[in-house]
Amino acid sequence: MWQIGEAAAKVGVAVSALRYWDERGLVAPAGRKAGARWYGDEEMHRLAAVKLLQDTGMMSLDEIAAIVGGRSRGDWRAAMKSRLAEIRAQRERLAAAEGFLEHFLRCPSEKPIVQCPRMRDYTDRALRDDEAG
Amino acid sequence: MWQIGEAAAKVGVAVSALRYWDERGLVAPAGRKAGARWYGDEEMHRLAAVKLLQDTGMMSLDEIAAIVGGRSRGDWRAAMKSRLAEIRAQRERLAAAEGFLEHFLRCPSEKPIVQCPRMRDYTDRALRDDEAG
DNA sequence: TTGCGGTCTCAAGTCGGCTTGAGGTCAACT
DNA sequence: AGTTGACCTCAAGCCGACTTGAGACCGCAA
Repeated sequence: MWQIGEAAAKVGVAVSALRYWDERGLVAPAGRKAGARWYGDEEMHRLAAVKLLQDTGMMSLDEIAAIVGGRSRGDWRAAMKSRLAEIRAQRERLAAAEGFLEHFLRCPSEKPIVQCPRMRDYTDRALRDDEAG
Repeated sequence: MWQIGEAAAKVGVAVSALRYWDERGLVAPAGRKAGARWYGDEEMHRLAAVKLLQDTGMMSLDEIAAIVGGRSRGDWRAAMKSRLAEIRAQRERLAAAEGFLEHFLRCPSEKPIVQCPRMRDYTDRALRDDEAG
């Protein structure tokens, strides 16, 4: 059993965040002793799951609560599938940004973004995509 | 030459965002006619570059301005390299979340996160990692 | 000449996810 | 007995990146 400070350190977040997650219904402590929260093994794993999903930067606490809390009301499965698709899309965006920055760092051109044809490839594509969508 | 509305549509953001980017020094219009902003070819590419980087969700407008605006004061190169490393790390985080959610959707267990060993792999790793760091 | 769509500025509001501060309890040391 | 240190609650504050609302201007068409 872990008290809030140790639990927060293990999960890699602030103590105040754990209290907030409790309040918002994501992960409640296994119990309390003299008012203080105590987290068990099961709770630690649920906390880690929250962190894993939250670190994507793409899910609200409510959505995460639906997964981690086990409350399956409504069309959470559909919502989750669309999140999965968005995560894949985001990976592609990150890959693009990575390529862009990598080339930017190496490009000898003085105004790379507007001059270098390699870099304009990225922005051309973005402008064409948005024209379509 | 494009007026703000068309430019915003092409780039895929709101008109108010383009005005905000102008105000914050990211991309200014090529010129004005009767007060209205007009964007040229070069500006469109710079706007697209802003969107590309901003969509990572990992860079502030100030950092993006340093890249897109061409003002290279200070150690922006070092900052950019660390951003690049963070983007790569984020891609791994997304891959983990993807695997987690994929299995969660298919797992027949009633409380997958705490019961399924395949899912506990993810959270175990997270708890161990944070112990180290 | 009246109306319409698109533009403008400026100040204030919004959102999620915490963080911070004030004021207090509790158990363990010295 | 007093002093840490870790915990508690509750309300308010913070942050970035916009968004919204009010009030006004511009050019063109019916």
